[in-house]
Amino acid sequence: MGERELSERGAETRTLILDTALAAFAESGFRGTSVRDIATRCGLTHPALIYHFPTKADLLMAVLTRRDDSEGTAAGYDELRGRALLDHLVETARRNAARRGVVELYATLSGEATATDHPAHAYFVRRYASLRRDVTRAYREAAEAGELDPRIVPSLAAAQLVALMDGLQVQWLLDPSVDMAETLEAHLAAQFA
Amino acid sequence: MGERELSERGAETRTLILDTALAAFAESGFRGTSVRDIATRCGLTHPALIYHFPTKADLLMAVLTRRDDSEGTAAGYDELRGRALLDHLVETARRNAARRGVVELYATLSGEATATDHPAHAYFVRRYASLRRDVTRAYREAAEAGELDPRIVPSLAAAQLVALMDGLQVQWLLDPSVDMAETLEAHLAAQFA
DNA sequence: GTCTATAACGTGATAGAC
DNA sequence: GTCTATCACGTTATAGAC
Repeated sequence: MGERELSERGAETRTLILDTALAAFAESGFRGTSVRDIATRCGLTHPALIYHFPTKADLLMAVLTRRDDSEGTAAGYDELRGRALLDHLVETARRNAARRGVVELYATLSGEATATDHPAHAYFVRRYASLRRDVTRAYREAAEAGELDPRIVPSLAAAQLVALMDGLQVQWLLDPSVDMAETLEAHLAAQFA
Repeated sequence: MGERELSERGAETRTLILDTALAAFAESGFRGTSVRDIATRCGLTHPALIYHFPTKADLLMAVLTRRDDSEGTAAGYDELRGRALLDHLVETARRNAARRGVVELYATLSGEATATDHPAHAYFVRRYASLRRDVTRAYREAAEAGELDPRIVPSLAAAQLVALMDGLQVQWLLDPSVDMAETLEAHLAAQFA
């Protein structure tokens, strides 16, 4: 016992905090959430939480980077090429309809982080740039494979697909009868006709 | 003098407050903005502002409904049919690239208002429902006129176009090299091929 | 119609005990 | 690793003078 168990308990607490923070930021955004509220939901006091994450901004960034890691390692996203990657995004949308918290997190924060002084501003600038880069490449690969309508411009199509995913998330959150995956699929189907 | 001038001055103050509040809510969202800050920017104390708009939520709703009124009456939006309405939306996107404040306002608030307890939640639910209704009708009219690719489903295309506009606004705010109007136009061009 | 003063509370963060 | 106690400040809103 001793060190081993202690650090394991610390890791468990960290995980609990990150899960709880994700839900809170998702519901009320970064600015609308208080450290105290997250701590209470964890059964902690707020200085106890601050011990693990020195500032509220640190906590937010930890939530975001942890999600990126789990998303990246999970599905072998990096190995997908061409239309397979685009289909994977539709599949992600379908899966997300059962994970409201994650959708709320990005929908709420991406709007908030539009402000240049927001702690996650740089993160979202990078995120969209790399998303558009990956999707542009996928469209280009599909075009080279002769699968794509030749009038489609890959870089524009990438910005469109990313925008579509984001916009549909907001509409779905406000009205669950909006079907994100179906609507995305119809968009892709038209481009690959 | 007297009543006439008094009420005119009151109306001027109200207008100044609404303009300033729009800019503030756009920059920092509803939750990130304080009534004090808006009042100071107007050269007022915060109780003076509260005299005109009893609560912060009232002020937000006044900002939103005023924008709806001026948008609605301005361009004769209601009289547009079919593709003309869709083109008008592209034109609005083009105009909005010169009005960052308005774009920020809706991009920030639509994410925030995803939370059911947000003061503008009901407003955005209504807004998207009526937007989709109008755009669905425009697609249907274009289809009846034989202008539209027959594989396009009006209701899905409407959700797509609205989502596209929203998502592109976020991307543009984070990276001004994203061209909202051009990207929207490419989307429409493909549907009307 | 607008002000000063203040109430009542919530905020992120720190110091130091245990 | 977590606590209590506290700081310094910001929040919306109200009371009452002018």
